[in-house]
Amino acid sequence: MDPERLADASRPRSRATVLHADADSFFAAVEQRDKPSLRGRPVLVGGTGPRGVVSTASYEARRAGAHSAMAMGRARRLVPAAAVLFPRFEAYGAYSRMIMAELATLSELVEPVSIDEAFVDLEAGPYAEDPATAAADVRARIRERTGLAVSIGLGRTKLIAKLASDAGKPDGLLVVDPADEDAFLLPLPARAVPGIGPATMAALERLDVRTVGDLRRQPLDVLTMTIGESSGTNLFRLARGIDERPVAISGERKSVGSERTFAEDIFGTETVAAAIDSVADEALRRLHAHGGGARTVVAKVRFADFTTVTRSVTLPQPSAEPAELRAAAQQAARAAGITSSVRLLGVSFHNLSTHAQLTLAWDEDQVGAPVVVPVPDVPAGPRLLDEANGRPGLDVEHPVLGRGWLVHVRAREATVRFETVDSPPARSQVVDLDAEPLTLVAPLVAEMTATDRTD
DNA sequence: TCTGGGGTCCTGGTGCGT
DNA sequence: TCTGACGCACCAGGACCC
Repeated sequence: MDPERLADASRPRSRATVLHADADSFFAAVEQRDKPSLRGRPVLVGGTGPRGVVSTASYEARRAGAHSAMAMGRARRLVPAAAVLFPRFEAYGAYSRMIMAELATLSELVEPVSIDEAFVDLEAGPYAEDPATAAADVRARIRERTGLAVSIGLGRTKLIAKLASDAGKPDGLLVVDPADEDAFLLPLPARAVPGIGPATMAALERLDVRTVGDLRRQPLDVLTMTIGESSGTNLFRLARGIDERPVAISGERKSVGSERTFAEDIFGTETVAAAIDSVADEALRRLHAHGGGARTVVAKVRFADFTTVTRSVTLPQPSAEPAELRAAAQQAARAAGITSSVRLLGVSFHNLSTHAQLTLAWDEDQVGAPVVVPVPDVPAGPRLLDEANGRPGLDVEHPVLGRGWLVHVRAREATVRFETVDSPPARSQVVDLDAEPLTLVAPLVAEMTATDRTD
């Protein structure tokens, strides 16, 4: 890339050349795309167990009052007609890669924020002169390639671009010219500003702050005294439209982990120790996938009354050895002092290091090469569907009827809709698993991307 | 059926070496 | 030898985001 363009990209700019793209109700939209019978119907994606919460609600479900982070039980009562589906991250990842690939045609500077959201710096690409046309074109291409709606905001800063894409939802494109920035920004609710969550908003309400305009009227010292030095200074600047954060390709991961909320609270030293091992194994699998080791192991315990305690153990040097890390997780969990029922257990690894750093750490202090014992991955390949592994929404295949998705499975009877992304909507069919075994299969979308690349 | 799971960042407290 | 200031690492918890 032209170094002058790159340098320009980090300077305050006079044009709305920061683009923020955000897929609309992403998980639910992918499910409606892949499952024709769900199009136009309310869909809830999230935990389907007794303590599940909603990850994403389709717009049809939102109209009935359901939303993200709501207890799934409550969402079901609000929207009894909704299809409740277990998340299929493999499919979302495949769609996400297609969206990011289209965004990458606009500029070399693409910063993915999450699976369905990214910033693009158009100043670093060929479209700096006409950002609105570039945004409209990429939106159309994403729609054509994935069938998904993406809302796009354009602004002079990341803050404005993000707020603009939010304001444009659903399926919108909003350009906020620098001259119109205050007219756009000041009437917005303060809660819309990224970084203002429930706790900060409650503190700001005590200052009678409701809108960004109210926020701008607050003196710096009042904000820093109310919400702390860093957050106060940050909000003081954001309320004035000052946001110098550059669009940057994301850095290294800082931690990996896993946590599990139990369907019923667990109790007892041996039960808890076994559960810690199990959660630690999943965390180890992710650490192994990340590559390298960790020096700090954190155990997180949430008790039945929802109080949460974390305890950590820091090793003298980074380790990738499962036995050592598992033992550290057990030690940290014991330090949490579990004497009552446990609702959730988590294990995470921090102070991560690469294989190179690991080797260095061993070479310095020990003779001989490090012994890195790999954690076995979950067995790959097709698995036969049964009541234990069946989750509503997962992809299944029948030797004669072909591909479909699981509605539910009870004992040895599975209810399936045999439909795919480009088939007509299908009715539910009941399959006797003893007579006609079904296979759990990977989402078909992976094949769509392969096809996509060839044309 | 109240309250998931993956993360990042910040803050305040504490302990330690200089 | 003691003491205070300072910087730093570490720890635990909270807030926030998607």
